[in-house]
Amino acid sequence: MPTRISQAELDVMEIVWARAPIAATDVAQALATEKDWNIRTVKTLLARLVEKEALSTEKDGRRFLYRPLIDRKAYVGGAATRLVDRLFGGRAAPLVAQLAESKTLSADDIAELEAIIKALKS
Amino acid sequence: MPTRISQAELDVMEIVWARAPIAATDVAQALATEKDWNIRTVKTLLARLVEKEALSTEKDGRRFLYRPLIDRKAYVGGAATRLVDRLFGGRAAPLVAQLAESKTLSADDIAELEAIIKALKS
DNA sequence: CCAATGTAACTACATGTGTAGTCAAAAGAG
DNA sequence: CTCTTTTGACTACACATGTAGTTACATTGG
Repeated sequence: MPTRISQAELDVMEIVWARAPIAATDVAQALATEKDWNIRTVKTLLARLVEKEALSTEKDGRRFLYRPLIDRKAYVGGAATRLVDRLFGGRAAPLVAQLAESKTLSADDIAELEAIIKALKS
Repeated sequence: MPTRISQAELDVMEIVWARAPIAATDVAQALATEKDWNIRTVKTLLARLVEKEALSTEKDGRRFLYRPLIDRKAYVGGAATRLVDRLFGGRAAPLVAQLAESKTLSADDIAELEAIIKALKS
């Protein structure tokens, strides 16, 4: 079971990845600028993530601190792989071609990509 | 409203994209090799896609033929863009770097990517 | 002509997801 | 010590999604 994480849950994960260990209140605070979520909503999402074993908790006095149990890099890599497999027949090139078309890559982006390719060829 | 299409619905869309105009039965047949879905399940998915205006129908005697209303390329491009925005800060390079790490790109893939980059630089 | 079958329309139901509300215990304000 | 506030635990509820069942025709093989 590749621990399914929903959109809203992912927003919470991003905060935890960035600032773990962190308490529920602080997660809510950190999200406040972006999302207009009630603290209870954030807590529900945290609880669901704990249930899904995406986060662990540890008591800190009367409250809990949350910590990621899954690695961001691994999650993101999995998501990217799934997308490529589902929509691009598992090939990276068409994805890049598509992004090139729809996103207007900057010169920097292109240079970066070039560097990556160069490294891959060695 | 970026017409949300679910996983199962996307499987149906792929068939319709590939063979439109097509009847419900034939969609089910085409999916039979991959998915073990009841014809009713396929019909429900088709109905939901019509409701979401992702498919159009046209009567063909006693049955319906389905046809995509949204373009595969546009959909796929949107999905790729959303992924990049959500997980890679909107930058293509980290995505490619990630894929390079987790998917082991073939020599062909790399050559293709190189060609794409070259084209982008012009 | 009549029963079996194909097809669409409608209905069902568990689980996931977004978005909270209520309750109760604990801790700090006076 | 009592009242308010904070925090976790449990509950709620609508809509989405996966996965079908039931009904009512319409067609077609005999």
